[in-house]
Amino acid sequence: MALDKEETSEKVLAIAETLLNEGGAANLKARTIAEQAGISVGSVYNLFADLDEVHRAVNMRLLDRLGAAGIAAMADLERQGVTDVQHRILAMAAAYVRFVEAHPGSWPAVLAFNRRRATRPGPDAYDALLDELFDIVAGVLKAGDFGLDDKRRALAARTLWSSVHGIVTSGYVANSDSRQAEEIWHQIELLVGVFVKGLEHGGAFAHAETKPA
Amino acid sequence: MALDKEETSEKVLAIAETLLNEGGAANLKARTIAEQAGISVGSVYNLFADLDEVHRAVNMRLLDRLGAAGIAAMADLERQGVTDVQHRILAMAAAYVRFVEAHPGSWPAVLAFNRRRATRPGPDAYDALLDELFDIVAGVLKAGDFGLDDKRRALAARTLWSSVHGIVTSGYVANSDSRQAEEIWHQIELLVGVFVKGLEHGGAFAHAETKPA
DNA sequence: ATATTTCTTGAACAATGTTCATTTCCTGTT
DNA sequence: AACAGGAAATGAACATTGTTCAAGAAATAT
Repeated sequence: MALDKEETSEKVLAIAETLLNEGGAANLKARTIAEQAGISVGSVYNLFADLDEVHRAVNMRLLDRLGAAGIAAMADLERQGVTDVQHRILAMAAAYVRFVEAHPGSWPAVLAFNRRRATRPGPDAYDALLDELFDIVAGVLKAGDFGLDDKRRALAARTLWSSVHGIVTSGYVANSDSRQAEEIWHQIELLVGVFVKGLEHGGAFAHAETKPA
Repeated sequence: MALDKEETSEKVLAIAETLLNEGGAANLKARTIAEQAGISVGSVYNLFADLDEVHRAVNMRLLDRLGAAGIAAMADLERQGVTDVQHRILAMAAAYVRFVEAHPGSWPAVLAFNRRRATRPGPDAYDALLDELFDIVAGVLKAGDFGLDDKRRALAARTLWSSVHGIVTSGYVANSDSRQAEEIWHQIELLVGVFVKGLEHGGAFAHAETKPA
């Protein structure tokens, strides 16, 4: 006999990831997976309930790797004795950007897929990973000596990282590769620089009383 | 007879928008449209090349309305004599948030669809609208007296608005409605406050490479 | 009134997700 | 070694979709 159930699943996921990376969600077809994995269509459905579950599993692998990359980047800085807040945030953002660039096809699919999930109940592994990233950012912010209590620091971390996320994903709707990469990085540098300076000067407390209806 | 070609197209788009809003891209089916519009399947393909074009047209309508809402919000402030930069940016963000909340199903579809388009060449109407929004933000920033040249001000506008976008879209992957809306708004207030304070104190020029104090 | 052009139709085709009765394969028992 | 029972794999079959196109209907021009 050849492969374990576990090994076959891994093979299927690797193939699925390639397919997603090459052509997005529309390129993930049961028959293509079966053919490339050397199994039958039915066997795919033996391993996974449906294609959605395959997609979900691929996304989780990607997200895990992203989390690992973020943590590794932090560990590197730790080892080098870098404590500057701006440097550390920028390093995390750089890790994020590198990761997205390394998965040009599947990253959009991750985002698109995760939006579909919005109807479902309760937090899941995706939220858990996001919280993990937020916690890392919050930890970095704690090192900088802004006058923030825990709650406000957590809010600042979520705000900052969601902003980075927005810059990266907005940037990637356009096409020209290297010029776009530069633009994204300029925006991130500007954001982080302004954000840190703003926190230093108490901008987090400056409210204008305008709320939406 | 009854309806003009133009009118029928409008009817189809209205139906398509409802379908997208209710069930996302997967809910946009040729036969459903045909049935609800009282025409045949083939006639849909007479009016539009394929379903992608229908989706694109719906998105354009939405984006146009979003642009109009943004401009209207600005005009309101103008009429009220509000010139404060923070107030004005927050008002634009509020208009954006309101718009997204009003289209819970189709807004994700707009974003997802626009990502698929990434392979295509050259800028299109979507980029044009985005530039329009960026220009409005840049205009608001010009009123504030930060020491920014045109180029850097444009960069700041893109950065700020992409960040708002990121906060809004990140916020909407989670589920609890009213608490989530509050969280989004807190993040936006924090971002805008910090951003403005940061610009006032020259944070736009503080680079990590040039080692701050 | 007739001819020509234009539009509309819905049946037909191809591609796809998914199911399930059948077959094949493995494992433990005699 | 032979066999029984269950687990896994199979791929044909079904349902649903996007898309096309030959035939007919309607409108328009001559």
